Amino acid sequence: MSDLRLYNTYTRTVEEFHPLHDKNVGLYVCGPTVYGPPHLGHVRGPVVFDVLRRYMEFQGLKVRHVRNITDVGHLVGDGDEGEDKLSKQARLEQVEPMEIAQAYTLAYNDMCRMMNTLPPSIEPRASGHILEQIGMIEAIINAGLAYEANGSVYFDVLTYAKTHDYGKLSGRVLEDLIAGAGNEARELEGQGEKRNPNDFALWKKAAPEHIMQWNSPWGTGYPGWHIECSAMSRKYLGDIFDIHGGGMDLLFPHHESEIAQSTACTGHNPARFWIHHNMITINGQKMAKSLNNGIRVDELFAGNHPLLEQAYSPMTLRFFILQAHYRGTLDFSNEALQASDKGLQRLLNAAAQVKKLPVSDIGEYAVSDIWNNCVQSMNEDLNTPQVIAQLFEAARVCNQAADEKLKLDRENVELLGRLFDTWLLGILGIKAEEKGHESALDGVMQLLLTMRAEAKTNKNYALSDEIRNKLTALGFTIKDGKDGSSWSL
RNA sequence: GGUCGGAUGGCCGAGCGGCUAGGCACAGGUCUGCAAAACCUUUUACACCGGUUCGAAUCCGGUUCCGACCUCCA
Repeated sequence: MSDLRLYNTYTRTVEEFHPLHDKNVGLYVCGPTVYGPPHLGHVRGPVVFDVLRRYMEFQGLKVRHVRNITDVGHLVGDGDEGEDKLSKQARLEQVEPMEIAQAYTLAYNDMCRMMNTLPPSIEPRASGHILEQIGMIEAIINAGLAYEANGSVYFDVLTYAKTHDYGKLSGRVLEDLIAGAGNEARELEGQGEKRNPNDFALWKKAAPEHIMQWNSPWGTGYPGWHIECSAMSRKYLGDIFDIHGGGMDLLFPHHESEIAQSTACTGHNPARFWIHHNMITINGQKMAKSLNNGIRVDELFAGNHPLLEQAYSPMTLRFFILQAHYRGTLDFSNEALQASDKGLQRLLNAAAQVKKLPVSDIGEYAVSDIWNNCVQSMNEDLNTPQVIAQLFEAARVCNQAADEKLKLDRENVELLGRLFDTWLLGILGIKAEEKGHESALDGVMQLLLTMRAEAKTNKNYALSDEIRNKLTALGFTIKDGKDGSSWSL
């Protein structure tokens, strides 16, 4: 099996991936800040990194997958000093901050389960790792790269930049940041305690009325946003681990700061590979509160949003996401979703049919070619769209064989079956949608189909058509074959 | 304003120097009492202007649009 190559944002090149420790892979992915219900934009990351993980496991690697829950420290950036997102939401909903965190953590995990992503090996939360964060902040202070000011602690970016390349990951030049537009305005907002506007908070002093606060060597307060990931990834994956992932929006300042923090503390960039997925747009526009085009996942699954013409299933969404390469933006529209829905159905039908294929003595097609192409495509920076194209080729082969227009020998029929199991279900993580009360429903349907068959035998086509049309109107698909009729939803 | 990344046929989306993915939609055909499904066939491309090259959607330059990020802000 050839080697996996991945695009590394840090070096801006595609590099061969080899685990640091034998067959064990450490994968850290930035999880959500749990202050609101999951929306469409939250889905892509879990799906993309789930496929990466599944593929690595398919190749015999063992993956320790860590995904954090940010339940403290992420501030709302609107003027003043900024307020913690969870605290703000708690105030709005008049509940404890941890109730907010709990409710939306559950909602996020529900979403992940519906999307059929494998649960992370470890799911640490920021509020449960205050000690580790304080420890790391102390180490950074001892290294001379952070300073205390009025009960808060800030990372000293300018000093750090004298010996390190601050900005390499996000492609930013410090001088530009200093001279960047908007700094004048921001400086007016009372950032006096920072030595430099580019310094970022490691620890924030909490006002007495602040509802989330912990004791620290610098008084009561709460950790900054970036330090949690540095502390938790280090605790569970070590000073250096294989892959750190997240959305492209986290490139700066979040991941840039993580690198600075870890380097200040351990002397190393914590991750060998930095992998970032792109964003989802809607009808060509980005999702934004101001555009009022944000769609929550529950709205998508229920179909009750003004922009939605119908409900879409979690697997349709998963398939839709994987039909695009993870580093490109993905445009969401009803037309595109409907296309994915039908395409996926086609693959699933073929996959279900493969077990009933006639076996011939002659093999007119080598399924192994398809398999090898799948491997090649995945190895080239997870090119799932190409894998899917290969699966459609497999579906065509399958359908042709079913129609006896193409002969497959036993070996190839079996390989075709394994192809769908391994690639569609295993690596792409598509599961056939479960339908409730399947057997009872099937009984009713068989009854109706028998009645319709009788009507047809009696040449009562008016009745047989009526049965079919009304079933069609209810969403059923009736297929008339040589050996009788079958149905699907 | 700064820094990156994009512009591919009706829609979504691969490809990144010659062999022009794939899905959906459309059209024709096979099958069928009629449909559906399936299969076969087929039409629409590479934002614009220059250049490099025997040859460019793919490389270079310019133009126009679009997006992300630019500090405590998914």
